[in-house]
Amino acid sequence: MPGEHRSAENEGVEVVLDMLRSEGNRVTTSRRLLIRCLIEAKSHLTAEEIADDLERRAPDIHLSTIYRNLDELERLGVVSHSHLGHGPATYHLSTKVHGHLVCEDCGVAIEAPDEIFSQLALEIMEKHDFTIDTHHFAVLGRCGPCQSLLASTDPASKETSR
Amino acid sequence: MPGEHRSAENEGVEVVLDMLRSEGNRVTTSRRLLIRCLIEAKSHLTAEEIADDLERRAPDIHLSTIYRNLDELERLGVVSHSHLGHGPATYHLSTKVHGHLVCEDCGVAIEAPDEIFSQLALEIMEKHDFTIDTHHFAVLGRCGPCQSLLASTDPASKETSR
DNA sequence: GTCGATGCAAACGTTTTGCACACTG
DNA sequence: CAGTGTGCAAAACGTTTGCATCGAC
Repeated sequence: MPGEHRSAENEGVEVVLDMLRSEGNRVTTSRRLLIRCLIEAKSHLTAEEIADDLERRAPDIHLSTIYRNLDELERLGVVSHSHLGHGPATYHLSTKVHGHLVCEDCGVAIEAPDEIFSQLALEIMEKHDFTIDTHHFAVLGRCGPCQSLLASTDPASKETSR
Repeated sequence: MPGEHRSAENEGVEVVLDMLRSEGNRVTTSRRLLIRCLIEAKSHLTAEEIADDLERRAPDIHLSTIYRNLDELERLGVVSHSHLGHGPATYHLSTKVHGHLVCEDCGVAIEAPDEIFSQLALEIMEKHDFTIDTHHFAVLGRCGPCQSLLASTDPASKETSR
């Protein structure tokens, strides 16, 4: 059961709220709940999922408010969003940033430590003068189970990804 | 000036049309023009851009037809689409498949040879049992010019990516 | 003549925006 | 009480779909 007062979550919420205050932004119920939701979230959440979550505590928080607040928090650097496939974007705290490996078949999202990309980053920097950002878009592909399923079902794989 | 008859383009068009025929699909003007457009394209095209291009030769080809034909050609493995950022998807011949490095600031798309990803692919396969597909989504980041611009404009960079 | 492909319009899912009102500071 | 944040409705955007008609085979 999520904590009540003075929990680590509440502390984190306050830190972010202070950032908002110091930029002249106002602290509102929806913002408080949104930040708390993101801190407590174990996984990446779409705006819709956040809305569903917040609705349980405050029924009238509108999706557009969530989008606006997410944008605001993203401007502050507190929140990041990623595109894990064709559907909606997902949002999470920047402190939880990492790369993603997303299966094109089953949709599972594997979190990949940043180190795994460092060699690639270096090489791309040298050869293409380009600084990669491995967080914003997922690296798509196929997870082990789906890969073997594919191999057994359709040996002369015709490539149907979408 | 693009070639006329018996050009390499036309030959390629016919090859694809044969694939369509052999699957029981029909050969139509829009398909012929679409394939030709993709073969002649130097860069990745969005559905809209393709529509604009085809419109010059046949004014009545509807966007939905283009989407349907692109889907069809994708099923056949002739066409692939990629997501190069937040906007619409881009389409291109599968024979022209390669990775993309897309600048989040200026939007420039650098084409990256597949080899550059092979080390990463191997590592991810070993550590995460995951087969990456470096084509479908772009690798986002910042190109050299935008990176230095960023560094000079905003030394204590606050991270504003979208 | 059959059936697949098309044009059109309308729906879709996600995100953004314009406005009047509500609330924070 | 000033002005930011909000709910709501509607638009925007890229894409998909239903349907009657058209055209390839």
